[in-house]
Amino acid sequence: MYIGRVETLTGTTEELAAELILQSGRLIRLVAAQASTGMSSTQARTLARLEESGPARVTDLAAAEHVAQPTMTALVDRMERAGYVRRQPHPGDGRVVLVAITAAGRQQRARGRHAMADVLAPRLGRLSPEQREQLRRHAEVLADLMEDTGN
Amino acid sequence: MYIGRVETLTGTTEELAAELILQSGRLIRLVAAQASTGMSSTQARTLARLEESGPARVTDLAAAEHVAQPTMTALVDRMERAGYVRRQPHPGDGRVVLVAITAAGRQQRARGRHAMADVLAPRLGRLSPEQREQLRRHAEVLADLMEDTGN
DNA sequence: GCGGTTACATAGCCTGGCTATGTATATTGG
DNA sequence: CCAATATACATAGCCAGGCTATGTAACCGC
Repeated sequence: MYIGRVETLTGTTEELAAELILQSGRLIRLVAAQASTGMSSTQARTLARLEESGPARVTDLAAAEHVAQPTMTALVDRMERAGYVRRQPHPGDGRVVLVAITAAGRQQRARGRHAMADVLAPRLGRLSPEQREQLRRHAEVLADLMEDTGN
Repeated sequence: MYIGRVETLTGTTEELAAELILQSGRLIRLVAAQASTGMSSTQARTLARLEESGPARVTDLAAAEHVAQPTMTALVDRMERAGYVRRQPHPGDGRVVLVAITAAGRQQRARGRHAMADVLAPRLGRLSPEQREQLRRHAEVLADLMEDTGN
């Protein structure tokens, strides 16, 4: 017996996942291409984390941002050269480096946010107020989705 | 006179844009790190476009995916070597190369979708049904947001 | 049919990923 | 208390994916 079933674009979980990733990827690529943030996407996220959560070790940053440890070391190198972060010793464990955001790093983060918003603003303006309101809620759901799982 | 105003995480347009981009970036990075799709994010989007919309010229693909033309040429090179696309002449304009997806390309795209869904499935499972429904809507709003503007 | 334009390819560079490995500091077991 | 092991970060070396500048072949317009 045939069971009727609504098939939307994101009807199955696989379709939902694929469509979310596809469109999110387009968004990220658009911003990377058009916003002159002066830093990479991962740099921006790492700066955001450092500002929100305070100093962190390289290994923890790498895990949180889903990159390998040497990748984070190199990222911190570049950000340190740019003056956005500084390395400081860990009191009591000489192996550990604590990475902290600097005043220049906070400014850079703010600049990046402006640049990104400038790219999206005209597109957001084309949406209906209802759609913008949805996006606000969706951003929060996305944050839940991306919450650390300790995997 | 002071006008009371609700300040949520995404209260202003800039905050909305920044938060959307931050979380979308995390999503993309997570998938890149954990899904063995065997291709890059831009390759996946290009394959998707070729399957959905049919053969396209290199220049048009580059514009649609927000990369420079030489970047798309190199991407097509790699995908052609992998057997996912083929280059074919344009009837009537000898300068143009039409890029078309192959059967192997369609299979690869399907494999990629599975791999990405496998990464997200456990996280989606942790959300409430209402939140999953919101994400479905989100994917559609995002699609509107990302619509080609001919900018 | 020559001059400009367009479409793609090539060359050369940099960043951002990765794995494998090195080095210094902690930690632990005997 | 010291040797062995484990941990934290750095270094080295690779490749993909982005960019600009430039080359080459085909088209178009006068």
